[in-house]
Amino acid sequence: MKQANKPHHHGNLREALVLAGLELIDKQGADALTLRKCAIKAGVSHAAPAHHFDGLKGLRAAIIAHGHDLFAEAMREASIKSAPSHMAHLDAVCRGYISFATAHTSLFKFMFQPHDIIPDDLNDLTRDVFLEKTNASYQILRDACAPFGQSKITAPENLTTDNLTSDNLVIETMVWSLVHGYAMLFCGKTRVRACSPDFPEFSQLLSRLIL
Amino acid sequence: MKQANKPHHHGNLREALVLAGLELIDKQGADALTLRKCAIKAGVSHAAPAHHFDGLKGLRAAIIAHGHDLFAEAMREASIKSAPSHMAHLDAVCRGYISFATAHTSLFKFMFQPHDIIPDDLNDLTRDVFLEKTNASYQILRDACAPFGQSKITAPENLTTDNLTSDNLVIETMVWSLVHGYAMLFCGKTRVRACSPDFPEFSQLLSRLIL
DNA sequence: CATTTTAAATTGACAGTGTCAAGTTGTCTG
DNA sequence: CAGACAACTTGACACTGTCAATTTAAAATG
Repeated sequence: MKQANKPHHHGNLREALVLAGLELIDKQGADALTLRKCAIKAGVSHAAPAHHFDGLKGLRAAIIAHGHDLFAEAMREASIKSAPSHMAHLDAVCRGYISFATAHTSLFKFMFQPHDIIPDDLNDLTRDVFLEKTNASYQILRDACAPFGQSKITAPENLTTDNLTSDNLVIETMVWSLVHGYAMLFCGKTRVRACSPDFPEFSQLLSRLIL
Repeated sequence: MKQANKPHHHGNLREALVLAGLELIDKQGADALTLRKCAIKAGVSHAAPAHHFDGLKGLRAAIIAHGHDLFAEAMREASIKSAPSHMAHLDAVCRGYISFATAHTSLFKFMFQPHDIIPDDLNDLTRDVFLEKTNASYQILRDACAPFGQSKITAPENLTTDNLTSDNLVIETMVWSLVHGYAMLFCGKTRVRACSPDFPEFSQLLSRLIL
């Protein structure tokens, strides 16, 4: 079985390949992500990456999972600095969302590109990490939205598995759509309108929602 | 010069290639879009498409432009059936936005994927059509948002080139972000939460905005 | 410690891709 | 009719993902 000590030739090739891929995406754009280029960067043969990740889609999934780690970190970091009010907290999380998309535009767009990744096609390790990391970052936003649902009388969690009223679902869908659309449309440098001096900050948009 | 009559061998290869590309995206997914497959579908040699569009990015730009035609049509069609109020009109345009994304998921995602298309790199015809069509479909949404800006005292258009108050900019940015994020996140079949029975319709979200 | 077994990684090949340079063919102009 | 020019073809190239077969190293077994 795979132990914690150096398992084989390379040591920890999985991580090396993911890091190589992240660097490629960041410095040369998403199109530069290639199994063979990652292999060269990690100093292994051209077919080694496919062996670890069951093909290109597996590598992409692993990179996206790692990206969600950074993404979640950006949101957490912004939120711990926020004022204690619920609104300030949600605003901070969204600013973390936006600032990640701005600082790591290539990676952000890569993460939310349609990759047709079907979890069932991934190998066990890759799938587990992928699902865990993606859910974890989404959960941060959901938690920040939760206080804005219709105030239930603190019922014991016997409603849904997520202890959500349907109003919660509306709120988080609205906030997520808004922040994600804003990030996708305006955080790339291509769209000129976002460079206008009076282009609205996201906080301005958020404050206009009925929460 | 290129006249309206049959210019050369094929007749109208540009359109044939774009149509072939649209069909590939629709039936086999965005990854199946290939210069060579389009060439085969159109019955020409493998290098003919690159000659017309200056490479793959040119073909993509032309397909995106054509996609925006269909996209704009979907929004227009929904809007003409709407009730006469401003709110009903905006809601209808957004429903057109969403229904296009739902009906043509592959194409929609392809259109809004980051393709790193730099208009200056396109040839004249492709660039002109690309800019015209993309702006045209955005304009439909902007027009539907316009009535919700702070009511200026009908000043003669001496403020900005677009005759927009900064409040207009906030409104349309908010609506566009919201509808785009919703479409991107939930109109693909991959995301399970959108299948929940009480998952909110977009109209429900729109009605929560302060307009 | 020696042997077997298993996982990790390599090698070589293949079809498919975008792109480029050069050549060919059809059409229009003067 | 002749030349010019655009549309298209041909052939080649480097690069890609994937696969089967093989080698190598680590671990398990005795």
